[in-house]
Amino acid sequence: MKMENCETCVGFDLSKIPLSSIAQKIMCALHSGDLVDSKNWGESTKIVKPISTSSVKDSVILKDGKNQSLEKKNPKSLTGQTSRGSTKPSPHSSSTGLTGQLSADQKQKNISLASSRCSVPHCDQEASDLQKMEHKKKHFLNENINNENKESMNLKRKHIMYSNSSEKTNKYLALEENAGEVKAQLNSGDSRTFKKYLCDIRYLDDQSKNQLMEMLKQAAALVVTLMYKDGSTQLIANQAQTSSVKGIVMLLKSQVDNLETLACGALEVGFMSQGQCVYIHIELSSLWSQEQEAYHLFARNVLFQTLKCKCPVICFNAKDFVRIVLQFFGDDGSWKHVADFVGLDPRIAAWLIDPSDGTPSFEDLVAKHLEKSFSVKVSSTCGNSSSNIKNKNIYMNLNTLYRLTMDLCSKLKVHGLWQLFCTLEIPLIPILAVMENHKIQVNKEEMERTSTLLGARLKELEQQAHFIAGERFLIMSNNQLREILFGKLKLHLLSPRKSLPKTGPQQHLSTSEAVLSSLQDLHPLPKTILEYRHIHKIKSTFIDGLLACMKKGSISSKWNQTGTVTGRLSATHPNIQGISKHSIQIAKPLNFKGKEDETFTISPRTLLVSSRGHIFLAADFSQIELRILAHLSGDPELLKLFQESERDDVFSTLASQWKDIPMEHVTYADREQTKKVVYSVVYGAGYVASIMGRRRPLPRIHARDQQLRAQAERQAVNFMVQGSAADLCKMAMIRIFSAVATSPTLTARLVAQIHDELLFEVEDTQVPEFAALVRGTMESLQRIQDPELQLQVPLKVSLSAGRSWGHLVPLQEALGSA
DNA sequence: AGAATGTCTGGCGTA
DNA sequence: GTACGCCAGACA
Repeated sequence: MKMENCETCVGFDLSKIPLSSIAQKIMCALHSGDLVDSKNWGESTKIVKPISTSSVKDSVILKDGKNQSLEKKNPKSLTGQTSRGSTKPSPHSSSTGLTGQLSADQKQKNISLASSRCSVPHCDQEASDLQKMEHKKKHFLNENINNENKESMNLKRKHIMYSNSSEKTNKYLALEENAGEVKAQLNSGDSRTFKKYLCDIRYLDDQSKNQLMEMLKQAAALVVTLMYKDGSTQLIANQAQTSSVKGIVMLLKSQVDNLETLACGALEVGFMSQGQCVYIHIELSSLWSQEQEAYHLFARNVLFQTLKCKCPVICFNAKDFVRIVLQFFGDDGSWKHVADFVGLDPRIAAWLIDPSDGTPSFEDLVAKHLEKSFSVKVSSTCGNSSSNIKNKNIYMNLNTLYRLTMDLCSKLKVHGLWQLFCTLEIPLIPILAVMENHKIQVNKEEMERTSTLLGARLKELEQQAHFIAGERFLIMSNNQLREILFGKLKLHLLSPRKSLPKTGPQQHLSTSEAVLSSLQDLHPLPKTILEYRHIHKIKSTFIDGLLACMKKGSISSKWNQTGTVTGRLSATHPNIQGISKHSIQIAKPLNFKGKEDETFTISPRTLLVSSRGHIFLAADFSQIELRILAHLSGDPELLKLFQESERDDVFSTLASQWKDIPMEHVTYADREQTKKVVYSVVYGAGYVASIMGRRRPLPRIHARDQQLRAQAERQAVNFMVQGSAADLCKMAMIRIFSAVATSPTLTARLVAQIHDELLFEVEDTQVPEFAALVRGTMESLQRIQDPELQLQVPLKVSLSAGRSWGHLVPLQEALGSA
């Protein structure tokens, strides 16, 4: 195949161009591929079943209620994903399904996946288990809370429980009855015992403190939320999250409600073991008395126990919880304690089920996933409601949160997303929390110098543009620019291209980069505008934007786990994933010191530097998306490419083949061009969706509408490839992080993830050791967790290191010079 | 009436 | 080719 065929494609409508032979094979393979998901993606290359596109599409689109057909397709593979109808008692313990699946992996490596501790109640809870639980609870309550009312309530609950299956009409009554009762008894008594909705642990006596620690150890589930200074919590979508955290509210569940009854929808607040609710104040006061120190120690203990406890911790934005707790602990390496923290986050669960659902609030999720009888209690403005009402609301909301999360967990199982949730998304939570707490140092002086330099250059360019245009105008305004280019200068009439692209509802002529570059031979203005825009982008986003995000000379991004439909991470404030990789050259502004025609080189990444005694280490999955495509499509030519030319760069090899020139004559431009062609083929190609079980709801497309259909198919391919790459990158983060957390010596920190690149900050002395760990871990991901999930293609990792992010050199060089 | 604010869009950086 | 975030201008 020759390159010429493709060269002409770029920049034109690819769908109309005949595809190259490789592209055709890719398409063919993709079109014939079965639905790829967690269960059979390993097999997809072995058996390529011809399947009509419409039937595949249908099964992708199916959602709630209709997913039985999906299950039917893979009946044997649903380990740990019990269908909701099953009531057969299981002899196994609650977490059998999951741990069973992972045991092979755990034996193989000493890397612990948090999932081993993910002991969420199973659908198939045995009846006897239930009774045991009930007994345990009774015992527990008797022992710890010596209260007649509690006992009678307990009996009442029991009664409701035994009768509820036959008399569902009781449930509202039960709710009312019980709520009243709880209120009555929780309100009586003084603040030093666990009798209020919210018990402030600052005022506990020693005995109660011990009691609390005991309860923590024995709790079946913990439900937590952060409380802000204005009294709002994570559960109430308050306006801007401006106020800072003052404490943590924690509901201790002594008994786990079983999912079987949850699934029936027969469970109400009244039936559940309500649990004890405590408030942990964590705002550090400036005054430091002895009492405070004692309290601080106790709070630390409580929180430490929370992180370490064997039961799941349910939290609406679990990452923020972990981050806050770590901050309270102080940053003394305590992050190692959170490596196997299991936080059940309903937002993440809901996102896995429907990734297109942006960033729902707690209230949204409750409305979407729970029956109408549940509502989020929003306390009216702070002053109006008594603290007791507010506390009651928080108490109720935590119970609702618990219900919601349990519900979503069972939905995850039904959708076949449970394993993905447990092995990938949950262990990622503490990792992201630690990343958010990590600060990246910024060269502030250089940053400010650059800012003024760019500002001066922009001013020059603006004046130049005004001069060329013959009038003053707002250079950033596309409307004004359009008026000058096409109204005044009438450049569109001189353009060699027949029709320029239009934009907007009024079909205005576009002033995009493509248009301006095509016009730059006709008039000097477009070129000036282009340069202005480029520099302005760099200055406003990467220099000034970064400066605005800085706190005490450093930045740390906020990482969003649920922000994308493909499963990738996204970052904000600043978006470290989007910081320019390439440097720009600018002409020296006239009134700047230095030689006349001097140019400055500006590279935003260079301004991020490693801290003292540390070095950045970047680990990059080479061409991971193309490799995944090769694996998924099973295309022999692509597979061969990776297996044979393992040592060489794939794009260069392809360029060499296509252009029929020797490897050593392939230029950077050749390589970039090849890359562009390859990815336009990859994403413009065929079909299919999902990999490790990740799904994306696709719109139903009329078979006749070729254009929409093609669009949907491209989205599907993109989803599959990007999603799979995201899965692998997340897995890499998790494994490396747990290796570091369990290592007695390694202290390396994960700083950022730029999709297929991981950026670490490593102590100078640990670089070789850590680099070996990273390479080994990442390349071993070829075998994901069981033999069935084995990539047909080797994974390649390239390592580079340096003191600034902009100046990374291959690891060998970095070690040599150091 | 003019100022301030929120939402949308075009354009462009990353992968 | 898609999918992100951010900025500035336009407009309600």
